Order: sequence, then C-alpha cells, then structure tokens
Amino acid sequence: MPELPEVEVVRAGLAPAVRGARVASVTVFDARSLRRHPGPSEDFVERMTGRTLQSAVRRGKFLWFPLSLRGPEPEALVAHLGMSGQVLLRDRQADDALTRIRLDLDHPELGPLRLNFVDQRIFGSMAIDALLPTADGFSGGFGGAGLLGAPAAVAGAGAGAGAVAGAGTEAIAGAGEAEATGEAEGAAEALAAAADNTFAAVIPSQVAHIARDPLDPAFDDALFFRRLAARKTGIKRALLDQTLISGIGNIYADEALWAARLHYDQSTAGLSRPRARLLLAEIRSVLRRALGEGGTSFDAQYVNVNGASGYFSHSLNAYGQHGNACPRCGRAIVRERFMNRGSHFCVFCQRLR
DNA sequence: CGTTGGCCCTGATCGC
DNA sequence: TGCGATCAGGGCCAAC
Repeated sequence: MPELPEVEVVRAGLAPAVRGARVASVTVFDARSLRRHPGPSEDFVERMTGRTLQSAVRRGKFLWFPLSLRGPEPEALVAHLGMSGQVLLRDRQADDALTRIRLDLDHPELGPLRLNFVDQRIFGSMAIDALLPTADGFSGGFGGAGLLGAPAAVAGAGAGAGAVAGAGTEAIAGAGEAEATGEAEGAAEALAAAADNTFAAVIPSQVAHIARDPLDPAFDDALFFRRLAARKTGIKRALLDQTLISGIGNIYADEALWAARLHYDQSTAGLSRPRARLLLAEIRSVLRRALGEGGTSFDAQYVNVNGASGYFSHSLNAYGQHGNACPRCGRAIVRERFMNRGSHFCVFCQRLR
C-alpha cells in the first residue's frame, strides 16, 4: 500500500521518537509478521529488548532503525509496510486493532512510548538484520547520516528530536539538486563509521538489492537510463521493479505515466532518451508533491504515525479515476488489469506507439 | 542471465 | 441480516 511518500511520512514522524529510545519490551502478537526475521519470535524479542534505536532511515519503501551495538556486528531493525502496514506512535495504554508487533520504548525526553506495528494483510514485516557497507559507498538511505556519508554529528544537526516531519520533507524536497560526488568509502571505513554509530554508508543486507530511490541524492540518473534502455519489458513493469528504481508503486507509476503521456505497456527499449528524462522528472515531481500533501490515503489503510490521513488522493489525475474525465484532454480515464493490478490511463493521451 | 506468472494473506465492502 | 465474491497501494521466488 504505502509507496515512497507514505513511507517517508512515517519515517519522518518516527525519527524524533525513536532516536535514542530504549526498547523496554517487545510483544509479538503474530509471528507471521516476522517472516523475514532470521529466527523465531523469541530470538527477535531477546535481541530487541534493551537495545537503543539510533535513527530512522528509508530507502524506497524500506525502513530501518540502526540499533545500539550488541556484539561486533552492526544491526538494524528493518520494517516493510507491505500493502497494509502501519506504524502507530502511541502512549503506553493504547491498543490498535490488527497490531502484529508492539515495541514499548523509553525515550530520554519524550518518556514512555509505544509503537504498534499494524498490518491487516501481513505482507509487511519486521526483522533484525545485519548492516553491511553500501556498494557505492554513499549513505545507505535517507535520514541516516545525512548526505553522502557526512558524519552523523553534522547531519544530525538538522534533524534533532523535535524537528519532526518538517525537517525530513524539506530536506528531501531539495535532494534532487545534490550532486553524487566524492570517492566511495572503503568497506572498513563504512563499518568503522557504523561502529561509531554514524551508520553513514551501510544498509541492511535485506535491502542491499533495492535500487536507490529517485529522491536519493546518490541516485544515478545516467545509470538508470542505461539500465532502463537495456530492459525488454513494458515501462510500468520496469517502474515497479524495485531493483531498477525504488519507491514507486501502483499509484505513483500510474500518475507519473499519465504526466509523461506514456502507455503502461510501452516498451522500455523504444523509449527515447528525452522521453525517459521527462518520465524521471515527472516521477520526482509527483513523489515530491505527494510528500508535501502527507501522502495518499483512500481510507484508514494508510495513515501517518499519529493516525492522520494524507491529502494527495485529491490530486490524483489517473489512479482510481476510471470513469472520470482526463484532466488534460477531457476524455475518459480507463482501467485495465495488468500485472494483477489495476492500470489507470487516458486512452487518448497515453497511446501505445 | 533476465523476465514473468503465481502466490503469499486478511478484512472491508459490495451485490445478491 | 447473511453470505460469497471481489478487491486492495508489494515483493519474492520458482519456472521459463
């Protein structure tokens, strides 16, 4: 369900609450939500209890929370919301329906807190995972140690406790302008940084295969265009492939394709470079606008950490608009089944060529 | 190898 | 009111 903007809203909301918070207790209500944890529930509970969460980091739709060291290997709590996951930040008494995992936290300034991991369909998960050096030497994701592996002391200045969502969304909105320069750090240096709790250039092993997202300053545009051109598939399938570009799901794929006037099954190989550039620009545009609106909510299925909805559903041009007029040309938006999902597009503006 | 179909799951909603 | 069918924003893996 949640795509990049929704997951970023959750990350930004959680960051001030988890930074420096100690895990007082863990309750696993449904072990299926630990499908990706390499061990039984008891192992998860034991290894989480007493640890301190260092920060909240995101790449694409994956979230992770670097943990205080216990043993030689740096680790993080990894969370993926799947189709229906939520992380709700509550007080210690709060109960939420469909809570699968609960973390009770003690925060040095905010006091006792409760994180309820709620997930109707159980496609989401939590897991403890090893942090490994990133392949390109840049920061593993957004929100960890700031831009390009800068020391946490510097990066943390703009995202201290209390900064809440504003800092995160602001910083990411300008992320596209940053240049990915500098030499890749060595693995040893990255691990040293991790041990020093900066967690600059590390990523959970489960997330290592996920491509950088288009709002990541280290996203390599030229590499994306090359890999896109090498694909022999339809453009929407490519956009949904998280190993090519991450963070895009069904909603924002349909929205970006509408904006770029591309049919969902347009072949990637036949895309001109200018068209691909336009598409990437529209992807960034729609993701940033959605982030500014707090994400897309259709019902209570997606909410921020406080249970509030986002407003971007009012700004959708294509997704879910079948039967309505195309805002650009006035003809009908239609919906077709594709990849076991709905694809929404304008038959006039987005023709297969 | 890259690509693709099938599958994992539950609960809300809708139509009969 | 009851009940079955349908639908949902994602990712993984086996099979081509």
